[in-house]
Parts: sequence; structure tokens; C-alpha cells
Amino acid sequence: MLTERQLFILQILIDDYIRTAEAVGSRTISKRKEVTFSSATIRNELADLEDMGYIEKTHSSSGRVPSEKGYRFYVDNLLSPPVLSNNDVKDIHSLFAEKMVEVEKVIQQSAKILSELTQYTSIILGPEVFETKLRQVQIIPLSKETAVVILVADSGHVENQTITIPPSVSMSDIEKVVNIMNERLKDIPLVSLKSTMMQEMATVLKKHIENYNQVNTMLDNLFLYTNAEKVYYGGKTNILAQPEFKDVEKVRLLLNTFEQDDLMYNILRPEKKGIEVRIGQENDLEAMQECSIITADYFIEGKRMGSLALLGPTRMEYHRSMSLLGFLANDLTSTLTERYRSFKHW
Amino acid sequence: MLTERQLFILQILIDDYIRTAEAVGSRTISKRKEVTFSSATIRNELADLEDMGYIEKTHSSSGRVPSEKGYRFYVDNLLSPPVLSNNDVKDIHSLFAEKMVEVEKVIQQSAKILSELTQYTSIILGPEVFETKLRQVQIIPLSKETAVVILVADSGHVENQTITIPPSVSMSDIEKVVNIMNERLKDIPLVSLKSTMMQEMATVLKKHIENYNQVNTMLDNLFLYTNAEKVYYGGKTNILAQPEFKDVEKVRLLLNTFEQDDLMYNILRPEKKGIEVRIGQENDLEAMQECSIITADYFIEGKRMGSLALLGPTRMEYHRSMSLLGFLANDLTSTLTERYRSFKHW
DNA sequence: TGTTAGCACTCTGTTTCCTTGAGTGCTAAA
DNA sequence: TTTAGCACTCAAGGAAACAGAGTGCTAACA
Repeated sequence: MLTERQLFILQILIDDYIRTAEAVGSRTISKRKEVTFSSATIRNELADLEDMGYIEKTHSSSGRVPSEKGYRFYVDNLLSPPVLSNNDVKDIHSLFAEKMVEVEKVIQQSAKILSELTQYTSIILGPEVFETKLRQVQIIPLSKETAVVILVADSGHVENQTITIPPSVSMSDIEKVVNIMNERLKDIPLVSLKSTMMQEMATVLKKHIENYNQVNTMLDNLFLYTNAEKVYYGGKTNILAQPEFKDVEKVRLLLNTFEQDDLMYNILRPEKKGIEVRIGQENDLEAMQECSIITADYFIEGKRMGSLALLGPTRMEYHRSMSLLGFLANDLTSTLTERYRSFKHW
Repeated sequence: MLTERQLFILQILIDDYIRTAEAVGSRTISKRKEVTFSSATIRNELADLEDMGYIEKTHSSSGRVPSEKGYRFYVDNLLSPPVLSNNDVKDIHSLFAEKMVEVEKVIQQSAKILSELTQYTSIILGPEVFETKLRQVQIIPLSKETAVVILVADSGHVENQTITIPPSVSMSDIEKVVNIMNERLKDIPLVSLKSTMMQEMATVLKKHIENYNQVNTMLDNLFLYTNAEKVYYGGKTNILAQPEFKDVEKVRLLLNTFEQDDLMYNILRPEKKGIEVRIGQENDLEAMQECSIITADYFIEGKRMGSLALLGPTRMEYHRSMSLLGFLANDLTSTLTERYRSFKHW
């Protein structure tokens, strides 16, 4: 168990290291005016903290640096409740002040402002299609063999896909199919569109359509990708300014990871509720071993829709970042919920 | 004017430097078996070539490195006609072999293969909407105040935008507007949609619609962004592997430039026909002073639709890159033209 | 018994000096 | 005109020296 004084010293050390990115020595700490005891005393305490694994040396005669265990302890026990500066609050509110109609825009703007306020990289997982439902399907012919299928969701989201029409399928067949779809699939969640279509429509289609088999193979490629959430970034290159990324090889690794949506996708699914912090090796990805990720969820009517994240060095400003993220998540939740209500009760 | 031998030496020097990224000395050149004269002779020639500005020293006793003027000369005069290896041809053809329906996919795949074959970064400017024409407009209501506007172009491209509907505008008004649009705007190029709508439809609308003014302001925000071409990338991080980008600050600058579509957009509009090479400072952008860009256009039925580009260090493999780019541009042109024909004559 | 001053020791980073090697330019001979 | 030879230059790399920040330990102190 840590003594009062050890807590105090650990806190000062981590705060200092976060600010300066330089190993902190006993003298640096003792020079602070809140500190009344001598550097020798601090040295003893530091040795104990090191034994317990909260801090480490970079070499035998260096100052101390927080270990991952140290950061973990700091985040879990040493942070005061979230507070935001008035400026930050103002910046965020000004974002939601202008009524943006498109969800996509709102999210893009959120990513932008997060990265600007923190100088880290922000990542946002787009709203889960999970709960958005189909409003309407349309098929618009382009040529003899091709047509565009357009899905409109109740959230205003539009998906489209070009398909090839087998020669044996006639225009009137397609019209019939679309009509049946709009009857049967309306208000079905996008994510289960494919399975519902296959189950529920099969019998109806068979009855009304001649070339059932051809139509079926045509529909087979449809609605496949609709459940992929989109990943948005803000300040992708911000994190390169951190001294942790002096080495171009690390930069390459990280940026390559950014390009792989599926990896990012996994990282952004938080395991707990609320604001979650993953520090250093707690992230599985090799490219992010020296990074921390803070995630928070946003909701629509109580249902989780996606998440916001900030990616910084393990030495990141946890307190401010967490406050900011929590605040923005709340604002996003209420903005989106409001929008959604106006759609739903219509 | 350069002598036969000077040409010969310059060619060897640049080829060598492109391969090794190391300054080339007189002995290195003389050791080549095609070279019959001594290193002393070469030293004299190198001095002359330096006086003429084709090569430079990195310091007073170093080997020589091509200058930008040297590269320019090399590209303009020393390259043999484009030839591709069988492997490259095969790789590219296999790309176009599988019938991809969506233009977007074709282009993304092209970007990918270009970057994989060259290990540089490829950039593709999406097909100009310039010539694509409106096939159909649809408005689908989402709530009392909002609706999605969907444009389908004859190329299969779909644009959508959420709009707010003023309370005074009724549903039947909107239906009327859409009908008029589909009558009057069909086959209008997307790029001139806005202006055509404002001119041609004004009178008709006034006649049929009560709240002409409200409808008008509603339409005012519409169709604004449709003429922005999209920029696609392949191997964004490839170029970071080049020794020219050891410095993270340069990396940051370059990647930031990538994020700014308008800048990239300008770079990719070639001034000449055919394959264009811009070397080092010939690029205006600060971030690309040590890079070269090779661009080529692709066409649909003879009309320029967009361009392909490869971004590498000034020390890039010009010959292979240019061959590859030209070849892919041709293939893309014919593939797209074919697709377009099948739409048009329908 | 906890705290502190003092001191020897350790390690990093920087500077300085030296050496090596690749390369040049010039001169004089072939 | 070409080439061999030679003096000279510069960058890169390594060894040595030094300064500075920091530690751990001991002994004295309150």
C-alpha cells in the first residue's frame, strides 16, 4: 500500500513527465514549492516506488519515468473529477450550435474539434447501423445489364450499389421485386436486411416472379457490406509531432494500421461502459505499444451507436483528454438522440 | 551541346544513382565493363557536366549526384521508349479481367496495383463529373423537416444530400418540384446542374408552386459539391520508406498535404497531353520539393476524365514508372469507354 | 526512527581529436 | 587527347575527455 507521501510524489512525477517528456529526478521534485522534504528523502521514496513497479529508470543513473503500471494507477486513482476549461466548453458548444443536418458532417466536425483541442489524433466509429432501419429501396436502371440499388435508412443514411442484371430478368420483374422489398423490408434493421430478405421474401418471390433463380443470384450479392461502420479521423498526423515518433519506421507502422479499417474497428469497441483508457501494451496492436487510447461511447435513445477515441502517447494528458471526450460524447448523444426523435415520431 | 561520351556517362551516372541512392564517383563508373576509358578521363567529363549544371557534388570531394536539370535532361532525352516486363503486363491485365461494375472500385484497384508494382505512392483523380449527366432525381422524406435528395448519374454514380424543408413547404409541393426537375434536368451534366436549375426552372416553378421563395431557398444549398472530383490513394505510406524521408518533419508536411484535397487536386491537373513528369522544384508544393510526380490522363470517348499519378523521390525509376502509368492509363481508358458505351446506347 | 547532508559513483551526451577512405583537381608524361 | 600519379579535401566513424544530471549509501542529526 502506498503512503500519503508516496502518492503525492508519484502524482508530481507523472504530471511533470507528461508535461516535459523528460525523466524526472529527485532534485526536480524537491524544487517544487509544494514539496517540503529534501531530495534525499525523495530518493528513498522513489526507490520504493520503483520496487513496487510504478516507475522505472531509463538507465542506472537516470531520473525516473512512469511505468505502465504507474500510468494505470494514475488514471485509476490520482485523477480529480473531470473539469473542462471554459474555452473548451465554448469550442465544443459552438460546434453543435450550427444545425448540421447530416450525421456524417456532425461526426466529421467532432473528430476535427477533438484533434484540434488536444493535438492528438481522434478516431470516431460511425453510428452503428445496428439500429437504423430501412425506409425505402429503389432500383434505377442504368443500362441493359446494370442498375443502381439505393437504400435509404430512417437516419437519412444512403447506401448504393451497382448490380448486374441477368439478361433473362425483365424490367417488370425488377419492379415487382422492388415493390415486394418495400412492403416486406420496411423498418427492418439494415444489419439484418440480408437474412430477412432471404428468409421472408423467398416464398413471396417464388409466387410472383418467373425467373426466381436468376433473380435470387442477382440479389445474392446485395446488402453485404451494409453493416460495416465507418471510421473517421481527425488530425491524423498530429501524433507524429510527439517525440515518441521520431523514428519513421514507427510512423509507417502506425499509419499503415490506420489504413486497415478492420483493425481500428476492433480497437474502438470498448469493453466497459463509460470512459475507458487503454495504456501501452494493453493495446494489442504492435504499432500502438507506446500509445494510449481513450474511448467513450455515444448513444441514441440509450442504445450504443459508436465510439469516440483519442490516440496519444502513453505520456498523454489523461485528465484533460478524458474530460473532453466525456463531454463531447454527451453532447453528441443528446444531439443525435434529438435528431432521431424527430425522425421517429413522424 | 553534349558529346556522345558525355551523354553516355550522364546516363550511367543517373541510372546508378537511381539504383543506389549514393553519390557516384569516377571510379565506380570506370569499373563498369561497358566503359573503356579511365577514371581520370571520366573525372574530366564529370567536371564539364557539372559546369553545365547536369550534376552536382554534395561536398567538395564527393562523388556526383544528378541535379534537377540532369533529371530533366534524362527524362527528356535519355529514356528509351516505354517497355513493360511481362509480369507487369500480366498484373495489370488481371486487374481488368474481373468485371467490376463500379467505377469507384476499378479506380481503387488501379491505385492499389500501381503502388504495389512501384513501391511509390499512387494518386488518382476520380472521373470528372464534367461529362456525366443526370439520370434521375429523387427526394425521400425523413421527417417533418428533413429529406434526402438523391441524384443518380448516367455513369451509375450516386450523390445524396440531406436537406431541411421549411415548414411552409408542403409535401405535394416537393413532389411537384421533383417532377419538374426530372423533366427539365434529365441529361444535364452534373456540373452545370445548379446553374441550369436556377435559370431554366425559375419560371416553371413560379407558375406551379405557391411558396416559390421558400422552395427556392431550400434548393439554394443543393447541388453545390457535385463537381468536386474525388482523390484516391494507393500505398500512402510507401514513400516514407525512401531515404529522402528519414526526417519525420518532412513526413508530417507531406501527409498533411495529402489531407488537403484542393492542393492535391491542383497538382494532378496536368498541363500537357500525355505523360507528364514534374521534377523536384517544378512542383509548387513545399512538401514535395524532393519528389517527382508523373501524371497521365485517362479518357472516356476521347474526353479527359481524370488522371493517374505516381509520387516518388526525385531519384525515382522514371522509365519503369512512366511505362507503367501509360499502360494503365490506356487500359483504364478503354475499360471505361466500353462501360460508358454500354450505358449510353441503351 | 525518520530525515537529511555529503560524497563517491554511474551513465549519457557532447565535444574534440584522429584516422580512414572515397573522391577530386591538377600536372606532366605518353 | 588520354592517362598515371599525386596532393588535397571532406565526411564518417571511433576513441578519449569532460560536463552534468542523477543515484545510492553512509553517517550525522532531531
